[in-house]
Amino acid sequence: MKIAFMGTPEFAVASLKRLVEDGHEIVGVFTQPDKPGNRKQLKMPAVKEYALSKNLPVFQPEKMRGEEPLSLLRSLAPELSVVAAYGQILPEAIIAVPPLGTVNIHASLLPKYRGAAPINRAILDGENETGVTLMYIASRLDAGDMICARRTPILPEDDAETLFARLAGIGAELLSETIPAIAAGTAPRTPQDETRATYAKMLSRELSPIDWSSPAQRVIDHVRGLVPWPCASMLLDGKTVKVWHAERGGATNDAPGTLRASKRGIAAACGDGNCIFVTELQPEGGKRMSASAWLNGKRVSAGTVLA
RNA sequence: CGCGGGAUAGAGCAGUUGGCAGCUCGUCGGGCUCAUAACCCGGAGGUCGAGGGUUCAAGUCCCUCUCCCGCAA
Repeated sequence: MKIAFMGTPEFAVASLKRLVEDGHEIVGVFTQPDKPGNRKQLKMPAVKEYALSKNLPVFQPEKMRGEEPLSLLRSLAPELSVVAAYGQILPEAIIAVPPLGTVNIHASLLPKYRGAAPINRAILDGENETGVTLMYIASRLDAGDMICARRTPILPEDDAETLFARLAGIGAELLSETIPAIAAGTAPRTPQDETRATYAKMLSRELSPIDWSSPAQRVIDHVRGLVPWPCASMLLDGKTVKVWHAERGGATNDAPGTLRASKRGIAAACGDGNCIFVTELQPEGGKRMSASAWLNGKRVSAGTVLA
């Protein structure tokens, strides 16, 4: 089948890859323009990198609105458009181009967690289940009719990175399995229950600081929900320290925010009388490292209290 | 020319006004212990990121370069 693909980050690559492996003809890959990455260098989206490696035609319009992208897409004559974390709202005209429609792979169980950061938000909220929904695109954000969905548990040891990877795989699978029905016109269309819709707002750096008055589990969810960006953080000696990984500890009498060095990592007291062990962190200007390595150089005096 | 931090033993760091290169962990050997991720004693391990300059003497001061990281998402 002739398919146009629109996607940008790593999450979308699994689906594009699957389409290629299934033998579909990818008539065009639309992805966001290269953005400044670290220190001046332009960084290309993960999807572009993959597309180039397969010699697929790549297009990076600034906007999908306007005549130019529209006539471009028409000239490619896709039968179906597949969207996965593209990063732009698509105009009606673009959505209407392929005769079989425009479908979207969204990393949540819609109508919950519509929007930009469904995976992270699900973890932050302490959910124990999420999934992927395949849907037809409507003009309103993630509000289109659903075709099918697949659930997966959020395991205690999951963080946003592992969950991203798993959901990307599930999304690719779901897409691959459902395309025949879409082609045959037998794919179901289930409207979303608007009354149960929730939104997953985009992440920002302001979310980083850890609130030590929260219960231990909530702090853990905060840490694992924000990797690899913006990451949970704590302020130590006036310096921001990113927390990459933390584990549950036992009860403590220390006041919330109190730190102690220990074999398992840096024990930090939380608001509910329990503590967590920070096991992996990254100091300002430094590399990501294990807590034990960090403790070798910067000794934390027992009882340091964080804000 | 976007702003800033960094590169010193396998890892993480310290190194004052230039004057014998150090600390913690790990590692190796020995000891102690019913036992240990514990404790004690001892050892190995460094072209101080690269190149040039100043100096009797440079990890340290000056110039150039490379690489890493954070912010700007």
